[in-house]
Amino acid sequence: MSSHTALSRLITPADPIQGDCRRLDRAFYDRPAETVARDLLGRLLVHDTSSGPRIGRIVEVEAYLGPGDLAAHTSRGRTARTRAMFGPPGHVYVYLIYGMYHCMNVVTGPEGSGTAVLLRALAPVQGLDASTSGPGRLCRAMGISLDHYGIDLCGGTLWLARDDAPAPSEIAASPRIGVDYAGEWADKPLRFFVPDHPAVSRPPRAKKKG
DNA sequence: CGGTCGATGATT
DNA sequence: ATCATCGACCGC
Repeated sequence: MSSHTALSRLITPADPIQGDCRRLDRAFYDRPAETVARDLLGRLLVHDTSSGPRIGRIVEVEAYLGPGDLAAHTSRGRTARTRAMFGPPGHVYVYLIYGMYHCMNVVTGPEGSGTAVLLRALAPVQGLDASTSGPGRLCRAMGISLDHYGIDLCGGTLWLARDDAPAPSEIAASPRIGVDYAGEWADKPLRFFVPDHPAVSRPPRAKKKG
């Protein structure tokens, strides 16, 4: 029937749309957030929507390292909002920011670790009309909202996949964006991106060091 | 540099 | 239950 059935074949090898394209499994996510973050660059984010498939290639991410990381939402303990981020790996943690934008994270590490990777920018691959640079625009273009809170990326209509494209030849790192309140954690190089890629969101300004 | 509004944590 | 505060952002 719908595109759903056809696109579900992306979970199998030798997909016609993107070559050898396969859904990432639980083990991929069950690793430290920083490791997953780097490994996510170049992977595909796929959303099989009622209006057709939307696919983008990840070019910018940020790692959030759990309750000890003062920039992470889990640093203030378990709340209704952070329940999914404390949950098992391979699930989605979405939150609403500034009352208007959504941000999508993939939960990493063992259950209870409270670690995740924020998806910040995609290179459009298929079905994407609007900008996918920046976490809010990424979710808007991909059709991701709180409806996706807590869903499993290892089954269903939203997932991450590998294909036969080569991994990025180089990975750049910088401090994370918008976490100046996080003390020394604000300076840690936990933002990863493909250098000079046009879809990478440009940091507002280089941070001045005293 | 300010809009915009739900979630949060403190408080009743 | 209610309230004041504050954003893991965006567009000017």
